[in-house]
Amino acid sequence: MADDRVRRVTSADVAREAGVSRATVSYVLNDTPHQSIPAETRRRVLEAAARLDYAPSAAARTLRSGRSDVVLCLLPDWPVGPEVGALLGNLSAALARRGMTFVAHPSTREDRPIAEIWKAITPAAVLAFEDLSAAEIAAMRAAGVASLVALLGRSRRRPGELEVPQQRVGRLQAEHLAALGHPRLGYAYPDDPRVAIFAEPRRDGARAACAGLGLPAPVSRTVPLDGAAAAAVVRDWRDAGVTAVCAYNDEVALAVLAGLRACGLTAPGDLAVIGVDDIVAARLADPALSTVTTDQAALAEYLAATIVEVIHGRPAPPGPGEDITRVVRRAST
Amino acid sequence: MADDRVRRVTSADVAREAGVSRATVSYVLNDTPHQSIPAETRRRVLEAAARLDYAPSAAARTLRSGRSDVVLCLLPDWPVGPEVGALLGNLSAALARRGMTFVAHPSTREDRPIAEIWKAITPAAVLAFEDLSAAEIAAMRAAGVASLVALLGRSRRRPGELEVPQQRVGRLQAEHLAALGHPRLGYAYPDDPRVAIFAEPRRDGARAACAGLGLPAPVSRTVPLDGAAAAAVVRDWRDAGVTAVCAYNDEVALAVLAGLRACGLTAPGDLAVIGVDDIVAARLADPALSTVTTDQAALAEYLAATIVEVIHGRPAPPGPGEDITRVVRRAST
DNA sequence: CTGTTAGCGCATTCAT
DNA sequence: ATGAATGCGCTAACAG
Repeated sequence: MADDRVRRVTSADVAREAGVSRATVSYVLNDTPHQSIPAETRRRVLEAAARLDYAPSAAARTLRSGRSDVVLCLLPDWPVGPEVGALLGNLSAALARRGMTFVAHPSTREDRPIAEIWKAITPAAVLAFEDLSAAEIAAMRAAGVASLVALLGRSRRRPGELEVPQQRVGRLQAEHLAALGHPRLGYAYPDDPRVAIFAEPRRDGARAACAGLGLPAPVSRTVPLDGAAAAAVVRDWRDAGVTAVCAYNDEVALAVLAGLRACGLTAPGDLAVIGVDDIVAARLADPALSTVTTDQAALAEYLAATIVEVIHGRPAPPGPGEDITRVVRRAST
Repeated sequence: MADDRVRRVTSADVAREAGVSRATVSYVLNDTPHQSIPAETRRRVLEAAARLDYAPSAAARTLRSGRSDVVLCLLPDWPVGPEVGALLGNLSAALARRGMTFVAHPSTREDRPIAEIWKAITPAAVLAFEDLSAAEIAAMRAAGVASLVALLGRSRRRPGELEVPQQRVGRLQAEHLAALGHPRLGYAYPDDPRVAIFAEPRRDGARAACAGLGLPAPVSRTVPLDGAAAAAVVRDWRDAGVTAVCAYNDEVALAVLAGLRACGLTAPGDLAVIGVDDIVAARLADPALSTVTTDQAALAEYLAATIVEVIHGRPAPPGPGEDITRVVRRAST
């Protein structure tokens, strides 16, 4: 096996090149306090490092410190849309500002145990979008890896679990429709069982809002991402006296719009529809889709701050303000 | 700073628990060939490891072997849609099958040098979706990190660059429309400058197809993701005698459909439209959008195979078959 | 004040 | 089946 790889440049190489010891190299490169290095030596070391393209081995550094500056995010099995994409980007930026490196691992269908993944990375913390078993959490703790679960929005939040307002999304939808005078709402539940972890709190939020306003609970129906199938659900809702529906997300909402078209009906006159996420297609739909959007940058900032606290064994900061989520009204309601 | 973290379980702990040496532990746990360990000892070691929840330190292992089994993907700045999401998921699975761990880093707007990122991970290989500078490639080589660039689909592919058929996408669109008898095509170019790296080869492909069929070059126009703005472009195309357009992707195609609606026109009668990606909203659009789709699983398999070869310093395998990309015809053409 | 020596952290592997 | 060396960087203790 031809291994033509160049031998790594190590701190010893830099030391030799600069004519100093490895310790000195380390002190200079890390700006170690309480170690006064003359400017001249300093310069020689820095130049040597630059000349040799020196890159400290993260492995050695991690081994020594027992701690890497990497945050690993375990992505769920379900398809990540642009909203999650945006959240990840913002999270990456927010953590970079705090000196950490963010990476995400798309979960594999043929599920290897998540342990294999974090063991390969040795992150300072693991951020999951789905539940972690107690055994998994214990194993990570034992390895010095902090773990936290985000975006669940359970009512009863467990320790080390982040508060992210999923219920609020559903509540805003229902309140918006109720304020427009709709007395009886429907809920368009997603067909994909993998997203139940998001869908349930959202639907619960809509239900709670109705209860709070003295309206009957929303008529929940599963809506496939298919015009013909959605049409049947639309007829069902209309038979039940539903005049407006909250959809799990914009895609499901678009399916409802397609169903309406297939019935020869239109929104909002025959049935008002509101989605979640504000994807590009929502704006371009006919009619343009009302939706609920979340400020991903603010959410990312909160998650990043929490991660840093948890890594240091400190309590999580208070959740983000409720105002990061709001309704965007368009033609469909 | 309260550091209540539990000390890591190391191979020394397992050795003590099993009453053997660390070397023996290593041999047993790695199934090292040419080292006959009695079944009894073997069992003791495995049991001790299980009892203690032993997790070998990836950092130490990487340090020792000089090779990690992590592949780092540098995501581009532009928004990743569900197609890229699917690709990443498949890639993760394909690499897992080959014993590697895949992670992705969403690039931050406030770009820190990419060196900081791979240095923090020490991957075996870096997969980028955008160009890497010669200096960056050199630095990675020096650190023993293989690098490769994917999805560019430049005509002239540089060494270590993957072949992924972007031009083919544009070619299929144009050929589809030409086969339907459209003599003069338009090209709907995206508004977002960040996606130019994809958009250019696609448009080039459409242009090449037209040239090959003896048609005039497509009339290329930038189409904002906005109905009103798109309407102006639609009028422009019709004035130019264009009867069908290839769109950069489904979102741009949806914008064209919205533009048509705003003009009181419809597809395909007044203007045929075909997108790329087959997003959910394409199927649900009015009219349902024709599009070009790529078999992400096959593409991921090819990328994974290539990555493994490059890591071992071997030449890249031949590109994936052309048939991984195909037209899905719906009502818009 | 400047810079060095020595040993640690952990798993792997050669030679005994 | 084991002791000892190895890979690399960090840092306490120490010498010039």
